[in-house]
Amino acid sequence: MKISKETVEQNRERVIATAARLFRERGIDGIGLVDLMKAAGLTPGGFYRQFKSKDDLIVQAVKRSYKDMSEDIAGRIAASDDPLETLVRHYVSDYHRDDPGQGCGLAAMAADAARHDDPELRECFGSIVSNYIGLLTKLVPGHSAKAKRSAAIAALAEMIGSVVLSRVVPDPALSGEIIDTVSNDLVKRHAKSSRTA
Amino acid sequence: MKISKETVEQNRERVIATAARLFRERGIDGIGLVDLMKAAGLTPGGFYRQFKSKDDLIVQAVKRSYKDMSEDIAGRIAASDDPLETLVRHYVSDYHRDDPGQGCGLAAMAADAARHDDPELRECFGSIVSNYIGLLTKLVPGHSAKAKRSAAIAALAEMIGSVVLSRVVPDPALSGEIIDTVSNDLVKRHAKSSRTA
DNA sequence: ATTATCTATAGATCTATAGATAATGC
DNA sequence: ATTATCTATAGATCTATAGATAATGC
Repeated sequence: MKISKETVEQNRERVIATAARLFRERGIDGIGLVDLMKAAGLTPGGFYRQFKSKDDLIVQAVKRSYKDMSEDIAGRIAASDDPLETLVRHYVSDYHRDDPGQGCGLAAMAADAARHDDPELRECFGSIVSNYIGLLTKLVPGHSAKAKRSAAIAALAEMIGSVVLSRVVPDPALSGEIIDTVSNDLVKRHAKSSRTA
Repeated sequence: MKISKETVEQNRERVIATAARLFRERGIDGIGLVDLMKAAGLTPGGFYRQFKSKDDLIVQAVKRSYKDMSEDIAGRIAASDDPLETLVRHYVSDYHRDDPGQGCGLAAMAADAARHDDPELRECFGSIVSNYIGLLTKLVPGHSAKAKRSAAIAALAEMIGSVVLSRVVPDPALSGEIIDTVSNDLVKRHAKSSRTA
């Protein structure tokens, strides 16, 4: 049953990609290793040759979630003449709400992760939050570096909160209202100075 | 082993109160019925005479969490001459961040609940979100009912997002910065008209 | 020969239930 | 007699591991 080194690496990548999707969809404790390996087309026994523990895989999957998300965002921003509006409309959207498996790991897993003691996982989330704040700080308008950073933190909280709320509310009208209201609020609040002038 | 009707009701109340705390602290799937009943001073076997299922208890516990939280908030608001600032400073605080077991059920359990299919639980969260929006709509300033409701939704998202983020970030400096920045931002943004005038 | 994945399983959970026990309340 | 809680356990999970298998790569 031995396979080529190339396939080994592909298998590992597939397990991480599958975990990144399933942890976001079902929660970190919502998918077991048996079902996860099955979803990746493997049997559970091979898991501990690929990863030290489930906690190890969680960290890999969280990093992968962030990598995929931030690369997607970077591409959209680069192609936009209003990066902040592009980011907000992409993040605070029906599509993002309805597809957590490909969405932001903070909105999908932060509440779970906050209850996990693994220091490596927590550090990982700390870095992700820092990076999002750094990205937003570059995009929001403001008179000083301090003001921009504050606006970035407020915007990040509002974005994540809106997605979390919109996902738990079962009434499509209210859920959609939250998405529309917050995306419009953020765009309006941080409108390009050219538009406010 | 039969006990008085009064004690039966006290036991049921204690199980709900214990669940309301432990579900918020450990997540809805983070505490089992055996440990939960033990924490309430009972044995697991009695559970299914008290509740139809774990899902049934979850709904009771979420309602209890909201009831306790909203009564606490109502008291603080009634005693304040700046209800919105009082609410924001109470909600977006180190104390709330560090004590999820007594805090807001949305910040603690919304991400979990969004993954549960139980319609009764989802409706319950829908009502809670509606109620929070209603409360904030009364407190925020605004020129129209529509503007106030939009401001309320934005504020709720920002409040919940800030608590979720502050809980997952391990660095106390960054976590504290999120709390301070968002509470100041919300207070400043929705300052009483007497203060902005 | 090495080793990645396989089958199979250990031991510890989980939700839920069955039947025994013993105090309440008619 | 009724019934709330008890002990005990069923059956299905979970994470993790042991040993077998078979294809790669020296």
